Amino acid sequence: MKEMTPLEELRHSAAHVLATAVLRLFPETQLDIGPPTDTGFYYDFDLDHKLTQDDLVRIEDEMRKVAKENQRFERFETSREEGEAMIRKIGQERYKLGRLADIPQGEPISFYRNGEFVDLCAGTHVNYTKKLKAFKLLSIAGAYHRGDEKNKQLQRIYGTAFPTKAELDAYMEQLEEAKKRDHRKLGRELKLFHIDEAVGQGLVLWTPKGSVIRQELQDFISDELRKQGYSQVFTPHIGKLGLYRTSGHFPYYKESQFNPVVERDALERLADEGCSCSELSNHIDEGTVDGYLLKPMNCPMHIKIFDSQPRSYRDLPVRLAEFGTVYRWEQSGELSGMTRVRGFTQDDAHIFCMEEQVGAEIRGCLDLVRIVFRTLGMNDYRVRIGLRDPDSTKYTGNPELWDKAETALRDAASSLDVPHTEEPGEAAFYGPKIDFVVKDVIGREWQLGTVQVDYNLPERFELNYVGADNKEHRPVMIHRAPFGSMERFTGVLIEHFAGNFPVWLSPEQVRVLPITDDQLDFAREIEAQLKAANIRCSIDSHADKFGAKVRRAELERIPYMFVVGKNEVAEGQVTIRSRTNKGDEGSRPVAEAVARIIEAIESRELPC
RNA sequence: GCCCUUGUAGCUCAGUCGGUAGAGCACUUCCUUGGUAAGGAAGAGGUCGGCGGUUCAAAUCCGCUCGAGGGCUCCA
Repeated sequence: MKEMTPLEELRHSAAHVLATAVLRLFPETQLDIGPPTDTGFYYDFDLDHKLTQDDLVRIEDEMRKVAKENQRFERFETSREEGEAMIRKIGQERYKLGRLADIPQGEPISFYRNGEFVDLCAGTHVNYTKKLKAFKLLSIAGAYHRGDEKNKQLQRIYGTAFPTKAELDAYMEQLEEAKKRDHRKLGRELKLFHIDEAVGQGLVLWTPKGSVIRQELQDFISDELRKQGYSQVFTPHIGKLGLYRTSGHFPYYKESQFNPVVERDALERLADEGCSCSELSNHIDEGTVDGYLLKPMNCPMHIKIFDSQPRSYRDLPVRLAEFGTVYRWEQSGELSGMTRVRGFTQDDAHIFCMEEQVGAEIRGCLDLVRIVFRTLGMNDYRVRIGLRDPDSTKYTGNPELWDKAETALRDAASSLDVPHTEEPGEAAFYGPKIDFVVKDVIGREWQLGTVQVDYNLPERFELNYVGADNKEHRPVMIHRAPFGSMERFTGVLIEHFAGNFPVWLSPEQVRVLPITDDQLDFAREIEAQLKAANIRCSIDSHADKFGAKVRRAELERIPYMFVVGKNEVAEGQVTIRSRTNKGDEGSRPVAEAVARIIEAIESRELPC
């Protein structure tokens, strides 16, 4: 059993005190487990009473009593039989016997006792409950026993604990701050996107301001793609079911897709025959009725473009790129703002290459992802190599090809100078992948950029090219998306910048602020000059005091304000106020001010 | 999909024991022309998420349903 850090020990002890309190208030409760987490702790309980917010308060009060009683945490070890007897004695058979059975033979079986409470537990703990000075219960959630949805759902209480009150307060403060940069809140306040229930859950409407950001990002990535020899393609949003049968997306991932669209003639014929819904479903599964699928992935379409003409080894690599919109039936409980949606646009591309080109191509993809991340100042990410889970049957293709692909990815990843972890079970169904993972404001991890090596789909679609030996060979495919999806990436970006986008991405780059209406004409001249230089700008002509105009521009996170009063008009100058350096920056000729903005845009200057 | 919480104006929220809606900000108009984060006044805006029930009477009580939030499961 690995050692716990002092903080984990404290939080784990808090979990035991939580269970102690719950058992005092609800003696019939059956306990499952209560580990520490990155940010606190939880304990899973099985009890008929539905825990409420009021209960949480009562439980927390009881926990304080337990802490005050200053109970000692005592460890004792038992044999397997004695352990079983102890669990029966304390009446916790329902889950604890199973947890006991999980402990491998030869490992010690230990219990911890504090006051009247005894729990099967590897430890470790603080010595006395009095050490718990700063803790707080946060929420109640449902959680399946052993994380399996076939098992009973237990009631989980989340809480957090710190060595001191000050640290707990600081953490709570930090949670409040994080809420302020939540992309769902900022997205509404800054009018970047809208999700409307009349349109549908998880379907994002990009408003004009959000669309500017997306367009700038797409232009940026398109420039990089041109440099790296990609070709742009466009493909439709739907394709025949048969295509996705060949690829394997349907029916293996049927549950994660929108239902197929059945052809009108077929539907009418079946209706005449009195076909039931379940029969129709069977027809679709068996392929005796055809239909169309909203595309869950772009690759089959790109494969068909590759396969639309004979290919020579001299043509390879063929790199096909598309901002391709895909649709997936995510479970309703999983949808979240822009980060988990049902329709999204990937900055997708597929590279078809020879086996000996795979390494170089993967490195090219990884470079691209890193250019994107560096340009946006996103340094807080981790790299995950997703390998297949040897015990799962969800993967297609033969093991030798998988081994080759996994080796190729590992080699490429180790040539990166960033730390990475290998995680079995994180592969795509057709191949292993390298993912770039970032955290959102509430600590949830999201996969953004991804590079995947695929030996399977070329096999399933029987792709070929003619080699130098004049024989047919099978290409290898690489799937990659440096942003992942425009929706998720933009959502994460909103939180990353807290709405303070770099000038090149800002929906409005300059706001011209006349001090009084007398300067409106001059302001219009400046606006014209800015527009001529392709700078996004507007004039604030509200009948407000100047301070109110500044406030409005600040709240809208506009990076630069050009202030014009009667002095500026007389001199033909503007006074700049920047978002990062608030206050008067002095006045300068208009042309110079415009040049400064252009420089900030072209250098893709990051906000400090 | 499951558990818990939640749904009143564009936004943030108030609305006691059931008696058919209120504030601030934003918006419109008028006054004000003010030098770096809120000048003043007036006005407009809601079938209280939807459907059904109980009641003389429902934002308020009950049922169902839709959406949102936090988890769990899932994420090709």
